[in-house]
Amino acid sequence: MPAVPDAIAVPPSDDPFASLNAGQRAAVEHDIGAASVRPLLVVAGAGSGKTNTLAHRVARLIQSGADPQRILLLTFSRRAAGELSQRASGVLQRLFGGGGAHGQLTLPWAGTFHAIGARLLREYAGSIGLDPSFTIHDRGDAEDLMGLVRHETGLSGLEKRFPLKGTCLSIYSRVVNTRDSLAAVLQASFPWCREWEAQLKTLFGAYVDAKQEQNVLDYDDLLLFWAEMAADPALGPVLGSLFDHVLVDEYQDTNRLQADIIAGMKPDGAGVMAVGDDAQSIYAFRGATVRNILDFPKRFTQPAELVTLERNYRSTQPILDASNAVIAGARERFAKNLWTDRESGIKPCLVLIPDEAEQARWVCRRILAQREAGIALRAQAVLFRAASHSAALELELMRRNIPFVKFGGLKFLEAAHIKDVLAVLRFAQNPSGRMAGFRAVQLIPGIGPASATRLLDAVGEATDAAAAVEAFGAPARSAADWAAFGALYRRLRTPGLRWPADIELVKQWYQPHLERMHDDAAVRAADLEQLVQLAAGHGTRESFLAEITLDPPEATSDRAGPPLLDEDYVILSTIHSSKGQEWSAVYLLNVVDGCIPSDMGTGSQDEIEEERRLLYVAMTRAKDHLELVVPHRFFVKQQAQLGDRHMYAARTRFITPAMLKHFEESAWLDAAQQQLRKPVPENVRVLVRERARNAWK
DNA sequence: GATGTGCCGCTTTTT
DNA sequence: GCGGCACATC
Repeated sequence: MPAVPDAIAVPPSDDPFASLNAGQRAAVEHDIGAASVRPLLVVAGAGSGKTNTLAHRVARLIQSGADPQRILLLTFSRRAAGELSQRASGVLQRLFGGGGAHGQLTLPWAGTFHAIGARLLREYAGSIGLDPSFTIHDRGDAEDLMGLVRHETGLSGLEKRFPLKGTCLSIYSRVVNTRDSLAAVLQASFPWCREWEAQLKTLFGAYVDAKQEQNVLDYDDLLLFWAEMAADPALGPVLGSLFDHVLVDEYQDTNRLQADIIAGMKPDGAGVMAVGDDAQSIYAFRGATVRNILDFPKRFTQPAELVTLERNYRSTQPILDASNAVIAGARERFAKNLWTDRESGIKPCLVLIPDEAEQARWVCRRILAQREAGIALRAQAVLFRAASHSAALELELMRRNIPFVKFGGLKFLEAAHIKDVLAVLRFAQNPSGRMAGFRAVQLIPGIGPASATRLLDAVGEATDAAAAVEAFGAPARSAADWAAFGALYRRLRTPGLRWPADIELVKQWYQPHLERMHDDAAVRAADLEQLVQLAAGHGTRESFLAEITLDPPEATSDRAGPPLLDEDYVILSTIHSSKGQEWSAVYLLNVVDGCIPSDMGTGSQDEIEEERRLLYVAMTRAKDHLELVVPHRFFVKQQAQLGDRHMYAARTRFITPAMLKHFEESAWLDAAQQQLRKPVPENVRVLVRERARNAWK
């Protein structure tokens, strides 16, 4: 490990690096002061201070003279990028004192692969024949366009059913992200679509043409075009020379395309640092591959250094023991065993519960009890495999007035009214974007698919889109509404209008349509108000539209909006969205076969392995208290006595009988429920029903 | 050509 | 149990 150069020595008491352990220090000091920085892989176990290490690394680089503008920091989410910048900033402030030039660090190139890709593509659009005013399709838009092309190619009306648009897009996306051949992807992941290989090829060709004509990019294009630029003999070195350091967080969840981007920009790996944990790879469904992190050491023209962080600062030893046991069953991985000095007598709990309703009550009770014991609601989280698994719990929390915020599975952008307003804005931003235009103009009564198509053709021919809209011969009964839309569109297309005034105009225009189309207009109008709030945070319409699709708002509190901010609330989250986070108390719902592993994900050994890692990720979020709830989903009240054996069978396969020693087992039935469950004579029930019915006669 | 009604299929995780 | 799609009607 290289020593710290004397020239930059700091008083030991203020040394922010003093608190690092040996492994962290090795990562932070790696090749500091060397002429060339060799590639570095940091395998950072759960809770091993990964974010902290990365933040210190950034600070150390800057301290030793690196230019923040030339540091590329790729993270998994926008939130992670923000947190890292902030923490690095804190370290720098301790080094140099507040108020100095380092007062607030800004890393202009910190963000997700997709967001950075979008930025680079806009800047280098000219070099690759791309119009820089491109708009970005979210998953929904992309599916709709795929559906349209699928229809136009004549694949929708076949005698034998062709894969649905969503499936087509998934296949396409997978081909792009894994860089495998269509045949290989079909074979491995969509075997039931193999017979359509030729037609799919045609379809995808037409889909790519359509995107090009309309000047739109989908998520995959942001990476694909970037990778193509990076691989270009002329352009690749240009991109690479923009950055002295390339730091990639959550490397285990990158896909082949992303790895190629890095290797394309930095073929020798100089200045490249990847951080991740193969045991926490949970995004294979999106094309991510554990191979990236496993193969990183030999990916570049020079070998990479390897640092492993095994000391866990988060969880108590019993929680780690149980988690280690779960992950020990995994096949290929970097050997590591997490340890901590956080002793505790409390083992994780395995709670056997009759059914999901009881599960909700139990979790509520435990949350309240822990709060009584001094653990704030915000320090407690409930995790689950699929967003829908929390439905019963959400009802119970609402019933008891326990505030909560839910992460993952968000449908804010999927709500019709949000899509409508965004479509109008996108159509103004990019008149060639047919999906947006198609949706926007059909909001006007009397305008259907045929008129919309006619208009879009006219706009496509015209040089002045607004003029084409104004001059369009709309059906007579739509004339008045069309004129209003034309005026709006003209204003939106007029350069110089200040953002976010645009969105306010659209909202006002949309209001009467909203009331006409929806009974619950008031609730939806509140959502739009939230959208306006979000818009205010962006400098331009272009950046707003790009970022709302790349970084959609990630939490919902049942339409309640941001006012809850300084209140205390419980976190509800999918396991996927819980990545990188930690809480004092964690409750994991539905720890049963069929949920973990999801019965959708038991097709292949690889899929099952990913589900195992998912359970591992969930368990390692807990600092002090961990409770796995095992509802007996097939509970039949007459057979309560047989319950135990059934519960045993329903528990997730990842916790084998041999592992039970790591858990405290308990079965629970609410006393009040026990009362209710006592058999009630049939005649009483009939009587009650009769009375209820008679009340309305 | 636009709009309303009924049926069928599906149903994880996310940039 | 929900939404998307196709068909039939106005």
